[in-house]
Amino acid sequence: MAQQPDTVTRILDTAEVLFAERGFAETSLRNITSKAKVNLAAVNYHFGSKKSLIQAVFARYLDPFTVRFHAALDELEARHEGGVIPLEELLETMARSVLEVPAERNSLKVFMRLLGLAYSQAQGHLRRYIQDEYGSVFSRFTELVRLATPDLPDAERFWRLHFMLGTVIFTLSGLDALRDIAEKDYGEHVGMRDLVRRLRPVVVAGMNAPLPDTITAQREPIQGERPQREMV
Amino acid sequence: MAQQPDTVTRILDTAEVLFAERGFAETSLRNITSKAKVNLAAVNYHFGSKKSLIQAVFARYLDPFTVRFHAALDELEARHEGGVIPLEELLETMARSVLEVPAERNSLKVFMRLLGLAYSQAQGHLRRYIQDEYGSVFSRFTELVRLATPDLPDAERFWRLHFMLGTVIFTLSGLDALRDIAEKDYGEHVGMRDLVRRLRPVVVAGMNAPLPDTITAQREPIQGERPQREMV
DNA sequence: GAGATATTCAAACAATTGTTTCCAATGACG
DNA sequence: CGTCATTGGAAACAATTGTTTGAATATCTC
Repeated sequence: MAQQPDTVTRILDTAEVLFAERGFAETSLRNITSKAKVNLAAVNYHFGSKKSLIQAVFARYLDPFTVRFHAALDELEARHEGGVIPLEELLETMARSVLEVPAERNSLKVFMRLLGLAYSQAQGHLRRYIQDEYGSVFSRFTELVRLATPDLPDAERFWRLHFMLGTVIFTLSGLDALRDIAEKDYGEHVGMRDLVRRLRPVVVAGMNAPLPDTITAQREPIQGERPQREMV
Repeated sequence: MAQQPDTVTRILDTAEVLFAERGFAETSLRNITSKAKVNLAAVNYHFGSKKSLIQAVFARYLDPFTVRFHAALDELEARHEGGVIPLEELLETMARSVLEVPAERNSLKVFMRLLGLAYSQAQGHLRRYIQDEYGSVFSRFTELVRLATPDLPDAERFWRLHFMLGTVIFTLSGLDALRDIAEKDYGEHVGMRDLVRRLRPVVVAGMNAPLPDTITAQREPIQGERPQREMV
């Protein structure tokens, strides 16, 4: 029996790879089931629908991540005994948690790519699902970041966190394409770990950047909210 | 009565909005043609295929952008008479060029979202198309950045440019969703112009961040704390 | 004007999609 | 052994996809 993984596992393993390579809409159930050597109906039988399969793929990463991250934050808070946790330690902890989860399956690349897809798929169910299911961990983290950066206005911190999120997700999710260019032009082979090392000082510097000029006198007329023209 | 725009224009106008909202694969030609009040066959007649339509949507933004950006760089180089152009001016010029293009059509949001989709759509024709068609402008820009940051190793600069690209594209392409949260939590209405103002110091600080620790897993995070070490 | 070209239109095309159906195989339990 | 619920498999389902067709109409050229 242990010769081959469970049918459910085989589906998930194959689906996450194909999703990461081609996106959700571009990956058909027949693509998945044929490559996983399972029957087509198995997906609907085990998961109910393609949507649920996608969510299951995410849950398999995010569930372990949240427990691990919560534990890491617990330990971090205990170590500082209610004191303020430095920003660098917070970022370091988050990075370590993210890196640890898929380590056993050697698929950090897949994980980041999935996150990137989830975010770019702004319209859909996925974003809501992730927000509802895993938003609390993020809230806890941002609250700690708030304590660590008391001089930063709330709104500014909010945006900078998302700037940094963009830096990481964008780069790591597009790693394959970028790596080809980098390797060709600079002869340097970059691994995921190497990229994370390069990211750290940039992220820290971005968070600690000086505040923007407060020349807010200029009201912006551009980018109004009304639709550009009624397409009758 | 103002006569309706050209069929081709109506298709492009509708297609770019729908693509930006739902992605390429999730937007059918029937979605586009019905909303644009155009016959279904019109797309294949005027553009040949859906792929070509997608490329045409991009070309309508990128063509004006490249000529404008080239002109801006020409002017910038002339002003410095062969001398080195400071990094901040380069970034400023790029930002201004990006902002100017869709200004007349009130659709910077759409433009950024399309760019984000193009990048997340790792597989395929779009990335190659953009690279082949508009890679030269980017090369010229990066070369100028190289001259502006002589102390940065080539590979490091390459990655940092993409880090910053991620920051901008990720944030601006997901602006709608983020803005809702920001407005609810901080009561602050953020416009595109406002975001760009916030982005600038972060991007500059990220580019000027201290170099990462050299290889071999060192646990010495002291270096990153003070971010504003100038490299130029 | 007539003729040629360009565009629009409704309909059909073939291919692919996610999902469901029905039946055989399996294995647990009395 | 017999019964029953669970699971796997091939085929069919209904819906949607991008694309093509051929005739009708508009637009332009001489």
